[in-house]
Amino acid sequence: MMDKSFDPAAVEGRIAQAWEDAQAFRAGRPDRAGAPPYSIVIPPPNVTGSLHMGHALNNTLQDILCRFERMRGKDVLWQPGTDHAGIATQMVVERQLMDRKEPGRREMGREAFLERVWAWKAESGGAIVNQLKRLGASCDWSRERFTMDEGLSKAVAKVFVQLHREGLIYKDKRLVNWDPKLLTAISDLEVQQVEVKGHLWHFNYPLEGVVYDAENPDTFITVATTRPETMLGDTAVAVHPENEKLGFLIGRHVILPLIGRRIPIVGDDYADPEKGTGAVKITPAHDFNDFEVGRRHLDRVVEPINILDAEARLLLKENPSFLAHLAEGADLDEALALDGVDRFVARKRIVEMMEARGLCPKIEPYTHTVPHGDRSGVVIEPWLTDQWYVDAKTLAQPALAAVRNGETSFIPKNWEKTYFEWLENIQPWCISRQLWWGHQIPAWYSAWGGVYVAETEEEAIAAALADAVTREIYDDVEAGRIADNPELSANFLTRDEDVLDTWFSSALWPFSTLGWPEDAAEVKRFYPTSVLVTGFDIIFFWVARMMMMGLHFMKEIPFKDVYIHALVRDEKGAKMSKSKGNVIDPLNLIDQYGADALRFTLAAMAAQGRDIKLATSRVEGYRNFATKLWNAARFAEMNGCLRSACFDPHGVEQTLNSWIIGETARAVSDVTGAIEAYRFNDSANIAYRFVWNIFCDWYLELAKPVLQGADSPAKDETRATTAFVIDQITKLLHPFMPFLTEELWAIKGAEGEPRASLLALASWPDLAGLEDADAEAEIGWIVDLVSEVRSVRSEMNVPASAQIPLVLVEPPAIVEARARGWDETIRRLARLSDISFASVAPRNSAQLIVRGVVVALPLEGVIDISAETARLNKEIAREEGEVKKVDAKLGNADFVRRAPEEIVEENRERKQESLARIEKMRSALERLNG
RNA sequence: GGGCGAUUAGCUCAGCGGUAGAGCAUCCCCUUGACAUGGGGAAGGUCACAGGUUCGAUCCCUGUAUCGCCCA
Repeated sequence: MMDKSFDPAAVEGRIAQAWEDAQAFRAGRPDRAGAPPYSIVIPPPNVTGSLHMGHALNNTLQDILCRFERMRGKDVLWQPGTDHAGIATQMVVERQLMDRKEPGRREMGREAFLERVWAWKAESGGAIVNQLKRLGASCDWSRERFTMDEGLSKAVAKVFVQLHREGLIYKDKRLVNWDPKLLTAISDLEVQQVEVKGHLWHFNYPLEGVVYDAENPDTFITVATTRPETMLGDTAVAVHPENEKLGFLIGRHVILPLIGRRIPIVGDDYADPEKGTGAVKITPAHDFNDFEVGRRHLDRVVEPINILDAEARLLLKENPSFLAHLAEGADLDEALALDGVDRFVARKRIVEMMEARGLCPKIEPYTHTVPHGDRSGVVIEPWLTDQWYVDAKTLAQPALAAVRNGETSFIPKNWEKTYFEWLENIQPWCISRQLWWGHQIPAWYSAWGGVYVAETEEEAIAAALADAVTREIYDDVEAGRIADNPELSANFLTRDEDVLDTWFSSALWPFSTLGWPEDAAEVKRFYPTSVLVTGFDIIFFWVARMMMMGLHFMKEIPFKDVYIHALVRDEKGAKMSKSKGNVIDPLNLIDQYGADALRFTLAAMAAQGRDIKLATSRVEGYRNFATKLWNAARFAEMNGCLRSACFDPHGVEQTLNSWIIGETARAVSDVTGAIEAYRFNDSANIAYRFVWNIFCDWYLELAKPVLQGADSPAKDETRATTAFVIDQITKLLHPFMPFLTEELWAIKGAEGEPRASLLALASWPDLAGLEDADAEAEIGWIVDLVSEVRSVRSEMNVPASAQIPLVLVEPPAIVEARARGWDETIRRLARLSDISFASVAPRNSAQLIVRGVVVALPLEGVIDISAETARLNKEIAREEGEVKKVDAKLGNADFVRRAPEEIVEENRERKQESLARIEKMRSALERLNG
C-alpha cells in the first residue's frame, strides 16, 4: 500500500542512485548506437559557485529537453563541467589565506599559491555539481570536464597559437580597464557603469604669455572636470572648433598650474560647448576619450603622460615622462609631495592647492557614470599597458553571418538584435589578465626581446634558437649547445606571466569538452550541439564568443538553436546577487517541497521573453500537484488497476475509456509540440491541466462506480485503462518531475509485466489517432450536466448532504439513453436521489439548460421562488446581451462579407443557441410563476 | 542619448486579430470510502492612456505616461 503522500526527501537520493547505477544518462549507450544524436553543453558553473535560482532554472530547462529527447530515443549527450573562474577563484583562496592568517599570495609565490588553489578545488570546489544532481540534472556525469583540465588546456594553447599565427591575436599598448584593487586588466564587459553623484570642478588654466588675473577672463581658460587628480597628466586643453566664445583660443597654449607644463589648446569635436565650461582638459593616459583626442592631435599634443601606478596612486618622482620638461622649483616640489598618494586623496589635495591659488572658481554637484570593476567593485582606471588582444572584429563576421542566414537561431528571436548590435560594434577583446589562476599565456620572451608563441616551451625554445641564429646572435654551434643542455635551455626564455581571460577557455567549451583538438569520435557525433540554453546576461560574454571560436576552428556553428531564458529576479525585479544579499536558495526549496515541485514551478513560469519573479506559493501549489498525482496512483492501486500486457488502447469498448485515452492523446500531442517549440510554460500547464482537471477530476470520478462495482468486463477494461493512462502520465511528466515519476514507474512496475527499463530510458508516448469525438460528445455532456447541477445547488443553498431528484424534460433519445446509462455516476457526482423523465418540468423546479436540454430540479420546500426568478432573469439578461452583440456583428454587411466564413457561421450558431436558451428560460419562468 | 521589454483579477503572471485565463489570496458549502498538500461553488478585469489600421483591436501601428533592464 502506498503512503498517503509523496516524500521527496526519502525518495530523491534513491532514485538518483538508480539512474547512476543504470548509467542512464551516459551518451553513446550501445543500445542507441544507431539513434540520432542530441547534445547540449551545460553553461559551466563557476567552480566556486553554489546553486542559485538562475542555475536551477537554466538546468531545469536543459534537463527537460534532454529527458524528453532521451525518451524520444535519441542518443543524448548533456555535457557537464565547471569553469575555473579565474578572478573569482583566486579571490576565494586569497580570502581563505587571509582568514587563516597565512602568508599572502605574493609572499608564498606563484607555484605554491597555485598548489593551494588546486588543493582548494579538490577539497571544496565543484560543490555545485552535487547540487545539480539534487535538482535531477541528467548530465553524463562520467564526462565531466573542467576548463583547466589537461585536454581543455591543450585546446586553449592550440587556439591561442593558431590565432596568433593568423594575426588574430596580438600584443598591443593601449588603454585598458585597469582594476587597481585586483591589479589586473579586465575586458569592457567586466566593467559596470555606475551612476554616481559627484562634482564638476572648474579650474582656471592661465594662458601662456599673460599675467593671470582671476578677474580678467582674457588671462585664462576655465576647464571643467570630474577628475582633478589626473590634471598632472594633462597634455592639452580641448575646445570645440566652432565654439563661438572660446574657439579663438585654439592654437594658443596654457601653463598647467601646479607644475608649469606648457600645453596646447586644440580644437576637437569632443569638447561639447554645452557641457561644463565648453573646455575640457585632456589626459590621454587616463581617459579613453582623451586618448583618442590626443591621437587626433599628434602634431601638437605630446605622448600620454601616465601619472598613476598600478594601485592608482600618483606616480611622480620616479616618472621620467612626467618629469620631462618641468622646471624645478617650489611649485614642483609641492606637487611632488603628492607622490605615492592615493587617487582620491590626491583629488582632495589638488583641489585644495588650486583653491589656494585662486584657480578654482566653482564646484558644482554633478551626476555622472563611473566605471566599476564587476568583481572588485572599485573604480576602474583607464591605464596604459601592454596587453594581449583578440581581433574580435574579424572573428565576428562569420558569427554575424551564421545568425543572419539562420544557421543558428535565437529563441525568442528578439535577442538576435542584441547579438547583432554588439557584434557589429565589437572592440578588440583584451584577453590577458594579471592573475595567477588560469591558463598562462603561451608566449615566451628572450633576452634580446624576441617573442615566441608556441604550444609548449620546447617549441618556443626551438623557435627562439632558430631566430637567434637568423639574427646572428648565436651561431649554429652555440644554439645547438643550448638546445642540448637542459639547464641552459630551461632558463633561456621567460614565459609571459599573465593568464587568459576565463571566457577565452569558455569560448571553446562546445568542442574542447568533446575532445578537440584530438580526433575524438564525440566531436564528430555531437558537434554542432543541438541547442544552447542560457540567460541573456551572457550573450556577449559567452554565446557570441562561442560562435566566433566555433566557426573559426570547427568551420561550423556550435549550436543550431540558442534558447535564451529569463533571469530569475528577486521580488523587486533586481538581479539576484551575493553582494546584494537578495538570493533565494533553491536548495532550501528542494528541501522543503522537493526537487520536482521546484522544477515544475520554474518550467511553468518560464514564458518566453519575460523575467521570473518567483513566489513561494507557486512552488507550494506544484508540490500539491505532485501529491495529487501520487494519490491518483494510490487510488489506482487500491482499486486493483494493474497494468495489463495485452492492453490495446485502440481496442477499448467503454466510452469513458475511449474518452480518457483520446484526452491523453491530445495532451501528449500538445505537450510534445510545446516542448519542441521551447514553450516550457505551455507544456507544463497542459500537463498540469490534463492530470488534475481531466484525469483526476473527471475520469477517476466517473470511473468510480465501475471500479467499485461488481466485477465485469467493463471493470477490467477500466482498471487496465487507468493503469495505462497513469503510465502515460508518468512519461509525460517525467521531463518535468523526474523523481516522482520514476518512483511511480517503479511502484507500478512492481506487479504485472516487469519494466523493460527505468522511466528515464522508456519511450515517449505516441498516441496519434486515438482522439475520439463521439466519446467527447457523450462524456462532455455528463461533465456539463454535473457541473451545472452543482452550480445551481450551490446557488440555491441546497445542503451538500441533501439528495434531490432530477427530471430531464423531453430529452432526445440519445440524451435519455446517456442519462440511463450513466445513472449511477450522475447521481453520485451531482448528489441526486433519482433521475427521471417528463414532458414538462414539475412545479417549483429550478430549471437549467444543458446542451439544449431542459433539466429540472424539483425543489419543493427548498427553492426560493423569488431567488430562482431572479436567477433566471439574470441569465436571460446576460444571454440577451450576447444576442445583441452578435446581432450587431451580423447586421454589419462588411463583417458578413469580409470575415472568414467560419467566424460568421460561428456567430450565427451562437445566436441560435442563445435564442434557444432564452426561449427555454422564459418558459421556465412561466412554469415557476404560473 | 541609443536599444529592449513591461503595464491584463487583490498579488504573481499566462494569453491572443473573432465570447478575457491560471496559480495564490478572498467568500460560501463539504472531513463522501485516493488526496483537507483535498472536493464543490462563487465573486473579482474600460486588458495603462490617446489616436490610427481593420468588418472586428487586450492583441497590429503611432504617440504619451510610468516602471525595469542593457548599451554608450
